[in-house]
Amino acid sequence: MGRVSKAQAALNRQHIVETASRLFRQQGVEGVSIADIMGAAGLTPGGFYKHFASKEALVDEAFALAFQQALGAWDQVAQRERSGQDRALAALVRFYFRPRPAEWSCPMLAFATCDDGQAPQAPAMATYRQGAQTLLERFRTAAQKAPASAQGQALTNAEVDLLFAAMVGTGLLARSVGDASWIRELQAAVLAALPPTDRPVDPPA
Amino acid sequence: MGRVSKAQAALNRQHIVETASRLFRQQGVEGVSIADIMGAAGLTPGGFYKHFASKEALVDEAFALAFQQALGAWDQVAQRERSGQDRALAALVRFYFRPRPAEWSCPMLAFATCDDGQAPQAPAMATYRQGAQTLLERFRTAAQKAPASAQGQALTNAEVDLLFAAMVGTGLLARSVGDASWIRELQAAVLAALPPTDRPVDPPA
DNA sequence: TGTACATCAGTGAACGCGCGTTCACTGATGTAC
DNA sequence: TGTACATCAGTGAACGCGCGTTCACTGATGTAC
Repeated sequence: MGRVSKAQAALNRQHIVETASRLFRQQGVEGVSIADIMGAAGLTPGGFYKHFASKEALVDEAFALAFQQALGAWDQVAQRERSGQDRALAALVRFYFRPRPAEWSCPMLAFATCDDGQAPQAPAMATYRQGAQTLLERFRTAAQKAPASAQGQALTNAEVDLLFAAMVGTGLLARSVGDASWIRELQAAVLAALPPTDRPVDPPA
Repeated sequence: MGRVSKAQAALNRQHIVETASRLFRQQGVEGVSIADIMGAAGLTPGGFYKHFASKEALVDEAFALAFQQALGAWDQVAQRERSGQDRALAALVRFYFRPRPAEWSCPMLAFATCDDGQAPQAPAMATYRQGAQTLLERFRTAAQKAPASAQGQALTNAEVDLLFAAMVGTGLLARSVGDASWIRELQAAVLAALPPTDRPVDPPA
């Protein structure tokens, strides 16, 4: 209690954004109260407005962090595959399909139109647009890193975009439906659309 | 006021479900109150529980109706294209991408994981799973109606599934982002993946 | 370095407000005779 | 077919409740001297 050092306050603020980013992805923006967030961050609700002007402002920062984290994860996955192997795209798609707790689900899926009716021009929606576009651009970049490999022909721009859209669509349905057999069929169909060299070595488990 | 005929009561009930189905797609389940729905249906909030046990029960019926309407629209679009023309799939995709008010957006997109955190085993989620699976099956059926046409080779099952996933993914991003240039690029990429005979005659406007 | 004081991150109770739901009531509908 | 009465769809106010937000207060931090 009482005042806290500026360094500690900055850490607390960061912790609030990180906690909110996870809880929003897990339960939706409307499903999480400020008291929930502050409690999960080890604080009391009253202090919230020392850091943020409103819940909406936190939502925007939480969205931005989630997209930033997703982008970082994509880069890490794409670069873990050595450039000589031309498998960046396959690694990305397999990473995207790997089951994970809801709090780490893709922000393109978790934050899609949650605020649709209430605030079409909200800053959080602009953050979503920007974040989604950046993820698409990163996906395209990963595809260009594997241009014309040994036996596989390169993907056209349209084929890369098709792959991206199918990955997102499959992810959306998987998140809502869980693992049904037809979900696994969709995932297999996306993996099968990768160029031969880019396809995973082990069959999709 | 006062009692109303059984026929009128049944009409009112149906009207409540239809209204809720549209409002839920437009503003989300949490964004619409029972008073909103009853008011939009020309009734007062108190009468709601003469028809439904809870809001959750209405959500389930509204989801089911939305999926049923979507299925009906798909069938109508697919059959409007004469079977000899082998264009059912292209008509479906173009119909899916056609801009429409949020209240008529695809239930797979509008109802995805809205109830994620709060009720994973809710009946509405089972309705979602069932509805989405049925739409996929209908999409596959439309694809098989155009087997091996004049100059176009037939799509494999995996290619049909890829197309479905990409259509849904593009629809999701379009719904959240609006019409940005990269959204139109995704749409064009999906249309370009249709077999040549199935591709639209006029360039996608 | 010490002392005195202003600052402000964090506390916890309180505020309106809108939500889902309940309830006593109304009066036309449906039914029994 | 008429009459008397029970039924129940619809009304509108009220109920707890949890939400986002506010506020007086606390006390360690940061600063001025």
